[in-house]
Amino acid sequence: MNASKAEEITRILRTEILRGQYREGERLPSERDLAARFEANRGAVREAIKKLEQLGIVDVQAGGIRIVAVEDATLEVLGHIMDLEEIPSPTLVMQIFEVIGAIMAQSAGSAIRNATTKQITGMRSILKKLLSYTDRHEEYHAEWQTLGACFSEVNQNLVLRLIINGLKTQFVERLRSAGLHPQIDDKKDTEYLLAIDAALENRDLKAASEAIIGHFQLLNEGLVAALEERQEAGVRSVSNA
Amino acid sequence: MNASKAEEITRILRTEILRGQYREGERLPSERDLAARFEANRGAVREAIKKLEQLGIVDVQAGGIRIVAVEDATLEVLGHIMDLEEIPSPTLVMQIFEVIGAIMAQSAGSAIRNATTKQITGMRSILKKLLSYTDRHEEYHAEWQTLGACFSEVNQNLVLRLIINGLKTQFVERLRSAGLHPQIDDKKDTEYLLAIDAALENRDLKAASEAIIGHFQLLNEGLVAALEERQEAGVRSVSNA
DNA sequence: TGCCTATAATGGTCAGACCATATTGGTCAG
DNA sequence: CTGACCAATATGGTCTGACCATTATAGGCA
Repeated sequence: MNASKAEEITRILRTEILRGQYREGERLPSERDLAARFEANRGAVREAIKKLEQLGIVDVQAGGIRIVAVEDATLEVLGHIMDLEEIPSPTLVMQIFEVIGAIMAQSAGSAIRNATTKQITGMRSILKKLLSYTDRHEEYHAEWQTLGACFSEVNQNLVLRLIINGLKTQFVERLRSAGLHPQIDDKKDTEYLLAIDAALENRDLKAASEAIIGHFQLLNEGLVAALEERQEAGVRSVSNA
Repeated sequence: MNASKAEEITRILRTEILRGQYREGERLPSERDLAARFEANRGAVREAIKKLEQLGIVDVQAGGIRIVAVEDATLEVLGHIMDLEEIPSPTLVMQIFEVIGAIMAQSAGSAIRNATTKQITGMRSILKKLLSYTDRHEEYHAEWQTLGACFSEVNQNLVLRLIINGLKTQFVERLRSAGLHPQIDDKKDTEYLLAIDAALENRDLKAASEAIIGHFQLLNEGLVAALEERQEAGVRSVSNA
């Protein structure tokens, strides 16, 4: 057993809830019943439920634990939703990258507004690296992370940074650990990178935003394509069995 | 005692941590010590710490509980940071509204792309109400909430919706419950509202985004002005004492 | 039929204990 | 004197069993 008992219980319950095994507003079995079911102590069950409550998918009050609608949950549930399926749903991935693009664009714009000349130079040197990495995924990805961190550091916007953190840990890491690498059109992407570089040079907020959104759209398309390819492969292997 | 003991402990510890009473990486007192200090049971302390862990401000492992840098925390800490001071920091408010504007713009754009003609009509009727409410803050605010919910419903982007939820519960509610109402330039805002309406009619994503960002910038400025005014009032009352 | 009270059920807290692991301080070899 | 190694200690994770305050609910009363 690698995980603690409470984590195990959390995992099972969240899966059941997110799969829709309970209806919204319905009551979960009592802590004592759950303890009996999982052959665990009530304390462990309480910890597990505490986690679910913090995820925003249950509402615990004296008298019973009730299921909450997913739309009223926390950003953190998304990671758990992704864990439900081996392959993330393309729809979800699209939604995620739409948001990441918008947030990064905002982050970049805000950074450009506040950056010193030196900082601009620093960002542009990262872009230079990115332009030379287009065929090496690992380095390319790592350098984008650096660029994002650079934006956050310059714009000093804690809110943006926290949202990006959340999205990163919830999705980006998961997608990569699932071995999903987008196939992107290097030529088009190079254009976007050059546009970002030029926007940085001219401190053109709007142009930077647009180019970044473009880049992430490209990434999005590449990722969804990779996903669908894998889905088909999965279906094929199933029908062969 | 209105809150549970665990919540009380959470409140105290998070205040201490967020105020920087412990250094990053430093160890928190052990669960047993904390239980002794708060005259509570270790179980209650554990629940409190569980919450802090979920907030992302501590990292609990066998051997000790360590403090984590704020920048690596969750979006949820922001609400707690706001609770630290009676009056939210203008800087933070500015950052928040920058993000809210960007997210809402994205949400609107995504909604416009997917909306049926009927849904567009629905949104425009909300805008019509907004235009007639410019002098009644409560209704105006409520109607904006409706519009936001409408966007979320149409674009079906769960990620966007969850982020908006988070921002709303973390800030918007707090600002309102603190009695902070922005003084906005009705004339300028009317222009933005009309622009949004026109953008909806023509399904012009870019125009809609820009107008929404404009509206929230206006809101932002008005709110910051109200904040600074209150800050000065606070200083005055202190110096009078 | 509808309200209201008494009972049962549930979450919140508590005390004390054991286990596996991380930390820590001391010891010993180099 | 330094560094590696090892044992004692501290810490988090879990468990048992209990009591309290609040909520749900069923049964009785008007």
